Amino acid sequence: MRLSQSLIPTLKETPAEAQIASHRLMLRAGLVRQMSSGIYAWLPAGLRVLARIEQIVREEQNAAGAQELLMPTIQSADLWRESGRYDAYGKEMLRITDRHDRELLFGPTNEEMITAILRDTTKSYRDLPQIPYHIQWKFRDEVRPRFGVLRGREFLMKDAYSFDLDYESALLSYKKMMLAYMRTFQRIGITAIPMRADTGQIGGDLSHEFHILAPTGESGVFYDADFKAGNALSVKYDEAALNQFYQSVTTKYAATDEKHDTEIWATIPDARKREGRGIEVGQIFYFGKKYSESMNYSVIGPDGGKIFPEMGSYGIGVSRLVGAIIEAQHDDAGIIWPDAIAPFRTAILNLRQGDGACDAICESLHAEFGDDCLYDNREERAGAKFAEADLMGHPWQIIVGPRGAAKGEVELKRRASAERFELPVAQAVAMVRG
RNA sequence: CGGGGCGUGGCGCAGCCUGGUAGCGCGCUUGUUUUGGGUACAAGAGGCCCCCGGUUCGAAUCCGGGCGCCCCGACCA
Repeated sequence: MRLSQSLIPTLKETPAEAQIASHRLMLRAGLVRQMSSGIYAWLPAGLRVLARIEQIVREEQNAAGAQELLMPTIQSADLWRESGRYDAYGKEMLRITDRHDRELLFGPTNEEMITAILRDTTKSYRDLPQIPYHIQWKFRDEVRPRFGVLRGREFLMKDAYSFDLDYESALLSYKKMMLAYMRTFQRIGITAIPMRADTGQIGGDLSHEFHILAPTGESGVFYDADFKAGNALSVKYDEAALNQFYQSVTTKYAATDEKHDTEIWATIPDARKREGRGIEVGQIFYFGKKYSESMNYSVIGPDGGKIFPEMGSYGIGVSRLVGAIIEAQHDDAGIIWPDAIAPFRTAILNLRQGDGACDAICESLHAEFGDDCLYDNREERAGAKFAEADLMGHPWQIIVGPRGAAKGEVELKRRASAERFELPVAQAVAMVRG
């Protein structure tokens, strides 16, 4: 992509409404534009990031045995009356009336709908377990949207739902999602710590929230420095490995301030105590038969009796992740994208547009990397190009200036470490390809 | 939902108190200049001053109502 022809409206100055770094940088780097309070348009560069995160999430859900489908954004009020949540949900639910005065709503979540679908389509114990999921826009009419996409009203979420015949099996589904989430965050290139979201009854409801550490996070978090995410990508989806992995990521103390237990906290050596702020980017939840029973969803068991499935739900805030990652990974100059989700892996900076050697090298690099690079071919000063590349946060910058171009060399800059290498073109290409 | 603030070219703001028909910086267009960290000069384009109503000879400015947006708090993927 040539920057001169792109729709990436970067800003030199910060819009007044943006208070925190990620919001400021998302606007300045031309990723999003606000269309209404808590509602954003995703511009080309922002959409690319969103799509990359979405794809990693999708691949890891599939790897865990979950199956993708797509449910609508608009739902019927009647469906929600079955579970009793239509009245219980309150003003956060955006209620809509159609031309026939039918009551509809813009879905804030999909437990009712997925339960209705499974109720219609699975009749026998042989049809379970199932973990359907979708990646779809949700709407929650937040009282006070803020922090850009971190607390929007409209947001993109991956939500999965597990249906199992018994508790043991449901717990296994829960552990599969735990692994899928840790693999997902690892591939994205961030550290997210699973934190107990329920202090409660042993054997009862079970839930973990996944937090990215960032000073501007909305939740206070407490955790044991001994927590190790480990290499989730090497863990297999068999029962023994899942149990071991689950054990390894959930035994060390980690809790948000809401669930903080000062008694347990006191037993941890001071040197290992860590307090900070976190941004919640995911949550997994086991809730048993709450919906299968209230919505009368059962399958026939081997003995001919009814089995009400044990359920769980599993969310990842895909659009929120974009903001959360920036919040965790930026500096004064701009965004520092992890390689896996950067809108463009490489930027080509032509410092002397119109110079024969510079133009030729840039054109060949552009052809080499194709869609995965952004070629700054504008008639701008070097300084402007450096500043914009740093702002946009491309993992690699290939700087092509007349000094090196004459020798067939370019300068390669790594955004994260600010390391610079002066290399022949072919070596620079090899290094970027890694 | 309580408390506070703001709405003036694309962005950041001044002007409002003390009414006289809009200004600055950045950005944009054209030309010259500069050429490794947001260059300098010149000439331009671009504004229903959030909306509606009122006061007045005259309203961005004063008054009333509405809408929108932001911040702090309580609530949430």
